[in-house]
Amino acid sequence: MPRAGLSPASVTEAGAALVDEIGFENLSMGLLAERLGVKTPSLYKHVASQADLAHRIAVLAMAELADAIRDATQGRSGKEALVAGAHAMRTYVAEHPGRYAAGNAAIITGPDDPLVPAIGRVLASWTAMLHGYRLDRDEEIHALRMLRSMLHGFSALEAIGSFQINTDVDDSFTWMLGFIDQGLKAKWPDLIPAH
Amino acid sequence: MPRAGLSPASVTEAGAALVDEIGFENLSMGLLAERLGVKTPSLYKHVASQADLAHRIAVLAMAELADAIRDATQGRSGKEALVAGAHAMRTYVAEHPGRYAAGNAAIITGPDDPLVPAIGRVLASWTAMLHGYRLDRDEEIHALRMLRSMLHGFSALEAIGSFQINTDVDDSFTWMLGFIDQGLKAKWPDLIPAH
DNA sequence: GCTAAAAGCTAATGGAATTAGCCAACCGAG
DNA sequence: CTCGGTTGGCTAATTCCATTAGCTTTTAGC
Repeated sequence: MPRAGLSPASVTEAGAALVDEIGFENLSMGLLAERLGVKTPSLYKHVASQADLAHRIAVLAMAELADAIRDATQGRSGKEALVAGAHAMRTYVAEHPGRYAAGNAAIITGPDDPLVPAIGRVLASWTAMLHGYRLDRDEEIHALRMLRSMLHGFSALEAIGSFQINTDVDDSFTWMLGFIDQGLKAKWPDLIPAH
Repeated sequence: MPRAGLSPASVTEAGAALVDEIGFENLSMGLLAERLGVKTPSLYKHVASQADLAHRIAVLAMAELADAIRDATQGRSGKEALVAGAHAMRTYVAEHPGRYAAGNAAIITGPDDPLVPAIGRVLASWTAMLHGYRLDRDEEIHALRMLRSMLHGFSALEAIGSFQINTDVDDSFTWMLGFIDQGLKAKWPDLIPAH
């Protein structure tokens, strides 16, 4: 039999595409092997285990997400950057729910886990964006955590269909970003009225 | 052999306790059976399947969470209610991560799924709390979604250990709630300056 | 062309969910 | 108090994966 031309990277990519279709929790080696036109045990020549595969998908996802956010916020600042970055993230999660789920399920295995720099790049993009609001050091950390919580939470709830009411979800997202922008602007030291 | 005195409710409760210890994704029928001093197949006399068990745990979790939030916000209003409710939720998730994960993984099976009223009670508590801010109808829905996103996201990120930096996470939580309170107050119609 | 590593395959193992079918324990009616 | 049906527990069997072992073929470099 001719070879299939697989590699750790191509298996990971196929796995990522698969989980986006069937959901991360339904990932199975058999299904992926079938997709690749290969028998299940052959996958073990490229990834160590299903857990390893899931971890590789997670790294891929975080790296892609970091790129998407960086590209979106590139050359923008203030509310424009916030909206563009947030939109990029929401779109990414909507289009790649399985990968994103893999990213969240992943556990950092050690200090040299490639997941660390990938997540670091995501955080760096948000931090750079927040710099435009000129918060002080602690507030910037709080704001970063708030932003991450909100975006992750929104995407997660949206992904599992938790927003039922008939008010448009896009409107809510836009409203939320406006709310954040206004609140952060109000913290500009220069603008705090001395009373 | 004397009987173990199990029931759907007691099996569910034991399952909930188990997932809080070992994590929802590690739930197995064998482990639960062992905990209950019974052989695996016996569990099927009380729950239909592992999926059924997970769903029951989800319902339990949402009901408990609804109670916790209701109790915390009872008799309070404004920022006090917001802080108390949010704190109750964060505490609940921290103490019962497995149950909460079950609640999020659950899928609503139909219009008479008991999960529906349970989630409804959670939302009702938040909505009641938000009424204190006197938003208009659409804004209240946006604010509700924002609040849910933020609290869910914060709890989820905290649960998987995503907040690394050495700034205190409690401080961030408190800061975030203050941020929300201030922003919502700023939307009081009475206070909007006519320009 | 020759050889060693890499990549597939088949067959076997082991664990977990689930089902079938058996038997003992409980509960209520007489 | 005992009889009979129902309930709840058990063992054994099935199935579905993930994973491993060991064999074979392709392929890259010489």
